[in-house]
Amino acid sequence: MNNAVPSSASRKVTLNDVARLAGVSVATASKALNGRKQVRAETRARVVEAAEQLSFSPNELARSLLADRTGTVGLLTNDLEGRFSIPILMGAEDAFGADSVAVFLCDARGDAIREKHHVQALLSRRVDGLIVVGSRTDPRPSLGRELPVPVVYAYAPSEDPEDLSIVVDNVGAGRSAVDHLVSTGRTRIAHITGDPTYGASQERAEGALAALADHGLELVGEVRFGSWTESWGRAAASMLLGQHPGLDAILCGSDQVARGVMDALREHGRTVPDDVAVMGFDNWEIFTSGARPALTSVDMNFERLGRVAAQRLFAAIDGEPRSGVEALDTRVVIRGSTVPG
Amino acid sequence: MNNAVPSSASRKVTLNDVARLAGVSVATASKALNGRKQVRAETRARVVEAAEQLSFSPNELARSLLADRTGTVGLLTNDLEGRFSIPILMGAEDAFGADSVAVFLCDARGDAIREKHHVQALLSRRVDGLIVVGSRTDPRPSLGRELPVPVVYAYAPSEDPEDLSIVVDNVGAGRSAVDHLVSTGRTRIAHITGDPTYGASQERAEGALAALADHGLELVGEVRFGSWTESWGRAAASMLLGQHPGLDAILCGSDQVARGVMDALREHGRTVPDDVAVMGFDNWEIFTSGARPALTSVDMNFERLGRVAAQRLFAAIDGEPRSGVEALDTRVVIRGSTVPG
DNA sequence: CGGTTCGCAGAAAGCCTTTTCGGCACTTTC
DNA sequence: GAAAGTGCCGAAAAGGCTTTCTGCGAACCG
Repeated sequence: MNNAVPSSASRKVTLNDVARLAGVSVATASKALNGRKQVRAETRARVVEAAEQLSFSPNELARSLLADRTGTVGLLTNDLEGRFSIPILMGAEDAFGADSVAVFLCDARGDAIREKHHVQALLSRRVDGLIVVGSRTDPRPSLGRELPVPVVYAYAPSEDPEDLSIVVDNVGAGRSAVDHLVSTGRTRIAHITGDPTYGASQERAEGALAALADHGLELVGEVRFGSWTESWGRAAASMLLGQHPGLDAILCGSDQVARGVMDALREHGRTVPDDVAVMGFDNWEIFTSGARPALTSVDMNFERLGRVAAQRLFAAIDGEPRSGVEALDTRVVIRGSTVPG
Repeated sequence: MNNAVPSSASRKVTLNDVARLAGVSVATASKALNGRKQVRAETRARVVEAAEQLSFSPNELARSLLADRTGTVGLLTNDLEGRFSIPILMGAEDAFGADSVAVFLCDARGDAIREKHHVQALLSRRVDGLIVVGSRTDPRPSLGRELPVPVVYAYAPSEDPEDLSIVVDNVGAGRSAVDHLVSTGRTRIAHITGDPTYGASQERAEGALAALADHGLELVGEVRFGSWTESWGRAAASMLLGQHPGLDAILCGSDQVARGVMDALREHGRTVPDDVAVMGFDNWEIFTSGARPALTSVDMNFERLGRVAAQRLFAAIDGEPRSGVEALDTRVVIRGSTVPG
């Protein structure tokens, strides 16, 4: 039913064909093409030429079967549409270098059953390792210690400290945000953030409060939790301005919230940044660049997170496993919403 | 260097192990597990039990080697960070159903060399087919007719009409946008869109103009091309309001542009939608829902596009190839920016 | 010049699974 | 009771590649 249409071209040229054309055995052909040492230069040249002529490309399946290494890894995500998976995935793809490693992508959509299923499927395809990307920073259940391949958790750490997890340092992010605001002369800082059930909002707030304390300052009002939306930003900012008209900076839990906050400020006749400085988290370019003025934000370095995860996975595959949680630092990207000009 | 650390568990249990435990030959074990007909029920049960006990999972590599079908496809994208690839990818993942098919993801980043490279790598891993996702709607070079597996182009069509391409009907999208505006009573409609070098902006404008003509209307002013940014939307809208204060609707080339337009309208004291209706294209939720009021937009149905591409690829793999360009229709998602309430 | 080493090529085994085919022990049929 | 048919199981080949091991001629040594 399948071979009805032989697609088009040269269906499968094998090492056998190459060997025959070069007038050697498959063993010799294999050695020649793989740079093994026991082949005369002249013979090797003949084989290489034959291979090129037939545009031979070795069957990785057969090779993997033998080598017990497939050069594939599984990338298991839970939020394909999200802000996090994609840059992480790019970083990972980048680090793997495409030459040697191919990436299986699976989206479990937050469903544990589906996740198990995918893991099974990946294992039966004999991936060399797994990267698991969560959709929230909160710890997630481990895939277990009994897996036959190494696993690295990215963004969302595993609950099992024996696993290796690479995460963003959200506390540090909160600190550095406040440090930046203080360094630009702000002293009456408020904090409007998102969904309180997210670890990210709690940790960022925690870091912000700690940094304020270090500077001998206090937060203006309480931390305002809500949702990760512009409309929450607008609403919260309006309330805040009513209660604390003297504030000179609003730190926002995300760029979206910050956009809403800036809208509200404008409507209240406050100017940014002269009157009130605003900054966000995530450095999501489509939000930061569209803002007026452009929005200062803390970049979470997701691509680097992906790259590091990939590197750690490589290391583990090569027999250098680690465990524990590795937190990557963030960086403040300064734009017009906190410094004039 | 590798087996230094045997990771953790039961490295590789093969069919042989199962057969031995069940006291049968591998041939029988295979038949038993695959539901082949020539096995006594009692024997089959014994094998199944043995397999479970060892938590055996067949080596897909070996299986593929034999079957000449791997159950894998390559997804070659050129804009991983973008708005298009991800939903398409989700749709494809969805259609493939995860049970039977695994997806190799590659990002060529717009580089033809890298793309060739990835194709080679995928072919050597013996994928059953390829989906190529472009980053713009403009036609792109074909991968060629000589590939040993079927290829489906998604979003960006192939230049070769013999290839099969699945694209969005941007002309139709433009038409249906105008139809919607007219149906809500608008007659003085302007159009602010993005980068003129994009096929998408040209086609949407073309469709909009055609629909206006059908309704016996004319565009207010010229089509305003610019960039796909909020700031362009703001700037263009300000100019437009100065020149044509009587307009009652602005069709925007993207949701981002629409956001800028709405900002400008507010600053000019115009209300949306009572005074001026605004709508965008793409239905990018983070923009449409944050707008005040929520933004009416034309949804490009990217997920469906991905699903259809996957289905067509399946069909082609099963020997039912098609060719030509298949344009999928779009749908208007109505929100507060065009209808009050 | 006999014996040892060395360089290079090929035969064959192995990786894991599926499938074809032969064979064995029965049961059925006249 | 012999011939034909049935039901189940296993041996073996196949799929494409790598690797080990054997073998053979040439070069080297004394």
